Amino acid sequence: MKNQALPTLADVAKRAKVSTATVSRCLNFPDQVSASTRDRVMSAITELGYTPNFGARVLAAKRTNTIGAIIPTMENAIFARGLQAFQEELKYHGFTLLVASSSYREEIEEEQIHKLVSRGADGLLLIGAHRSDKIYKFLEQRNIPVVLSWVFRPDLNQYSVGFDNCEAMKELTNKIIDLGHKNIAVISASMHNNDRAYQRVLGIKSALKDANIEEQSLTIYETSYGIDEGAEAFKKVIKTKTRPTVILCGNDVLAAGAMRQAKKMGIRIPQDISITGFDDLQLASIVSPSLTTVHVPHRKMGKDAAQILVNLVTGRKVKEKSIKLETTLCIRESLGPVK
Amino acid sequence: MKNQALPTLADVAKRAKVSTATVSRCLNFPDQVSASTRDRVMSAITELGYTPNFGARVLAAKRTNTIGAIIPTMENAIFARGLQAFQEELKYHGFTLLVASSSYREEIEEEQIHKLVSRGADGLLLIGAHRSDKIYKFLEQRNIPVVLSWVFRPDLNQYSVGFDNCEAMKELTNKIIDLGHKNIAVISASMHNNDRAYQRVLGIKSALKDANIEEQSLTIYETSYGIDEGAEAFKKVIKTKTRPTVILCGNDVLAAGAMRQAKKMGIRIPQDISITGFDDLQLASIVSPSLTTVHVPHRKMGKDAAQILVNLVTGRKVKEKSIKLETTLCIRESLGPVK
DNA sequence: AAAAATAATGTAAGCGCTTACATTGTGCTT
DNA sequence: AAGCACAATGTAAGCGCTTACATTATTTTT
Repeated sequence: MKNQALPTLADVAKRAKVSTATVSRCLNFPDQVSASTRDRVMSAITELGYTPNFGARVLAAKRTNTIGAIIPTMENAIFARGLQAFQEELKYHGFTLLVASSSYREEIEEEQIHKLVSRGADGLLLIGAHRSDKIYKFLEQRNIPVVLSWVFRPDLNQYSVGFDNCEAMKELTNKIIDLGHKNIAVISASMHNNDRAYQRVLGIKSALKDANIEEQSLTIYETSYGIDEGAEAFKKVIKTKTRPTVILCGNDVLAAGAMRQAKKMGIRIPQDISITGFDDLQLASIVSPSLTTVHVPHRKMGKDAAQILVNLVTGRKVKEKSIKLETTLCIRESLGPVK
Repeated sequence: MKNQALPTLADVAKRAKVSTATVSRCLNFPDQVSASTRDRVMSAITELGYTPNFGARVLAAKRTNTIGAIIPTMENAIFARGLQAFQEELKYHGFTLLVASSSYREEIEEEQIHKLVSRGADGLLLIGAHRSDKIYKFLEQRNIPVVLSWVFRPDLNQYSVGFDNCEAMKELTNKIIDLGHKNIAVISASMHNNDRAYQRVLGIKSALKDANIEEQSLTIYETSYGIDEGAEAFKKVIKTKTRPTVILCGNDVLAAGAMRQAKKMGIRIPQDISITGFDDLQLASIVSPSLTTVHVPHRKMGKDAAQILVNLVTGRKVKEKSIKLETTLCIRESLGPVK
């Protein structure tokens, strides 16, 4: 029903008795206009309730000052904190953020990339590195800068700011091995098109190898993301013939689900079984026992990514292609020594 | 640096040896074009890596099929689930969602409203009812349908889908009074420009009044949103001369913070003090003791809001201006009888 | 087989804005 | 007071698309 004629630049111009060019300048370069006309134009704008038509502006000026971000999910807090920091930094530089989510689905992500590009995003923030060559080529052809986050991948020809998922998980696993655990289970997000999940599991395997623990003592259960999925996975994993003494979860949400299920089944943490997470979401310190996990520098990652992106889209040069951030182990109550 | 000439409709047309109109029709009304030309056009599109320029399209066609939503925060899960359902329903009807966040700040919300409108949002989803007349007038003048959610306000001349915050909290408070509590404290989000928080506190007061409990036995502590803020508030509230036997928190996040702090101080829940929340986020059933709270029908609210909005922007009529959803009490471990 | 109806395509105007360039106005200098 | 520099404003083209209308090709009807 939006068929009522909205005020346009021309309406404002007529009302203020100036040309459209002057109105446009008032909006974009106020100091090129004399104070008196500026006042006149400004009041015409408020009287008419005028808002510039973004589409028209982009079409004419060919710059949007918009950055797009596509995150796998908005359903939980994982990406929220980083995104918030990202947004704040963008805003500081005069950019607007457009957010979309992919539901962890590659084809939806591609669709969203196209959508954001067609909406004029000057640059894009993406999570992880796993995606088709086709889409990377598309973005390159369009000359749209991309920054990957949540991964540190100097091996790729892409800008990235993140941490080494493999190394981080390896560090945690080492700690676990130190505590005497040999019988280890993993609840991971689907690794198929999720390089972060894949790298994390890789880290576990690598630690086991270094400690000369056979891989067959490692049960891996893949599931999709969510509390309930974590709980469900726990049920399955706990039933394996040699019950694990520790369950490494690919992230805190899965861990929280596993913990809930353990409680429900009367299995004590960490006395009967240890559980660990990854990400250090707020919930990790709220659940009880508090969750041992890997702390990820969410805010720093978001902020750094924003800065790189701003530099890229404004044509400034960026020193490093890949920035590596450090993760830290958060040893809390949910992890204990093996009995 | 986005200065490379991108392929346009005209380029595609030339390559496929048809007119621009035909290309446009291929994209928008494929069945008006013969199969052979359609194939030719489509391959030209892929070869060129063409993506339509959204701005130009909007400018020419005057419809965006885009709905905007402004939520107070993305930092935690409160609005996430509802938003997800909202988005799914919109997508089903062929609409795209644009999300922005206001950080619970009225002036930022206004800014975001303007931004979304100028970007061509056909309709808007807003949270709560509290905002200036000016902005409501602006939207009305622009003929942009608005749906409010998280509130049920048949008293306003706005579409809304939500629940009665006052009533819901009153119900919970009644339950608490039944359990013998008289000494009640409240940790609420700032009520200043948050009608939901305000209504919830109102519900508490109303229940107390009905039970003939004097209002001065009610300590209210206002704080901003967050786990840490909840914890901090707990410290303060616990120190009042007559220690409350129950703390009603305005939402689950504040409650989670309060619980964390209680544990830290060795105060047992619910033996020493009861704590309740509101919203029934996932964390409510994960913390231990599990949190007594008010369940909010997040997904239904999101879906209903989307349907109304789609009807409104497509000019169909909508039966009811306000839809009232029911909340339910979730009595869990964190609430016990007064000793 | 010609006429009529219909399908497929083309032509060109115009959406609301920015901006290069042209014009006019103002205050200095001499 | 004429001449000049510079500030303020205006003129008009064009950004990439959609769509009303015009034209041409194809099918159906008689």
